[in-house]
Amino acid sequence: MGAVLRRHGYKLTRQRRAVIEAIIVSQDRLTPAILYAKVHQDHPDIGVVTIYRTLEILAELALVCELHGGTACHRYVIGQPEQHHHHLICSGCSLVTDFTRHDFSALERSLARQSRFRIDGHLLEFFGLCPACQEKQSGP
Amino acid sequence: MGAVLRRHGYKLTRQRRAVIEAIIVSQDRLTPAILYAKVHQDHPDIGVVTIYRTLEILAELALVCELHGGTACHRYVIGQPEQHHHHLICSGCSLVTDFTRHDFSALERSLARQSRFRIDGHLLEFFGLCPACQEKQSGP
DNA sequence: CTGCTTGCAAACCCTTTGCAGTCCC
DNA sequence: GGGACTGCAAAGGGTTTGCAAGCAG
Repeated sequence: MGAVLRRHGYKLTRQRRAVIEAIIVSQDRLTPAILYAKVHQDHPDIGVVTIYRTLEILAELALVCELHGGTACHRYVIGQPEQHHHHLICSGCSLVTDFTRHDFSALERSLARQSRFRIDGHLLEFFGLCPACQEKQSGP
Repeated sequence: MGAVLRRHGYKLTRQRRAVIEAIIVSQDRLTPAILYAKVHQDHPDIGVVTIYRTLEILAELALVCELHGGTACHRYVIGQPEQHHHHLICSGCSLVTDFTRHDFSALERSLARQSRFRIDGHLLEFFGLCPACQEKQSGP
C-alpha cells in the first residue's frame, strides 16, 4: 500500500505508515474518528488532521473506498483497486463483507436504453445482520 | 401526505404544510439547505430547525426517502410508501428518476445463503448524465 | 386549555484551512 | 537542503438542543 503512495509521488512518512497499518489491521468500516482513535492509541502524537489528509489521498488512489448509506455516512474500507465491489454491511457490528459476483452491466444497459441516461456508475449496499450478531440477538 | 401525519398523532401546522408542499412541488433531490431555501422564499418566518424536525418525521413515516452516496449525502426525495424503489441520479442537474422494475429478491436470497447474513434491505443508486445534460455537455 | 410545535440562539459535532516548524528523500 | 508534510488552533458548515412563546386540536 505504501509503495503505491510512493509511486504517485507522495512521501511515506511515519504518520502515513501508522494510518495505513491501522486500516489494514482493522476489518471494520472506519469513520475518520474511529481510525483516529485506533492510530492515537499507538501514536499519541498523530493528530486528526493527518487522518483526514491521509484518507483523502488513499481514497484518491483507490486504496480505500468510501462508503455511504446506513446510519453513518463517510466510512471507509480497504478497497481493491481495479475491482468494483459491493458491500454487505452488518447493522449490529458494522462488519463489511465484499461481494463482486453480481454483474450489473445488463441492468445498466437496459436502464440506459429506457431512461436515455448515460450511466457512469452505481452504488449497491445490502444491510442486515451477520451470523454472529444474529446469535447475539436470539441468544440470552 | 398531511393526512398521514395526522393519523400518526402529529399536528398539521402551517409550517409543516409549507415544507410538505415544497417537497411535493420540487422533483429534485433536496438537501435540508435547499429545502429551507425553497420554503423560506414563500415563508420567511420558517426557520431551518423546523425543516430538520419535519424531515425527521417525514422520513420516519416513510413519506420521504433518504438518499446517500454521490457527492452530497443526506438528500431526500418523495418516497412512495410500500414500494421499494431505486434511483437514477444525474450528476449534472441532480434530476432523480425512480425505477422499480428490477427485482433483487433472487440476488438477496443467494447472497444470504452464501454469507449467512440475515439481509434486511439494500440501497441501489445509479449515477450518470440525464439526456438534457448530455446535450449541454456535447453542445457549445 | 393543554401540550405539542416553533424560532431563536447557542452548543456541538465533524471537517477544512492558515501558518510556522519538522522531516522525508 | 528544499519542498512536502505535520500539528496546532481557529474558522467554517451542518445539525442538534434548551427554552420561552405560540398555536393546533
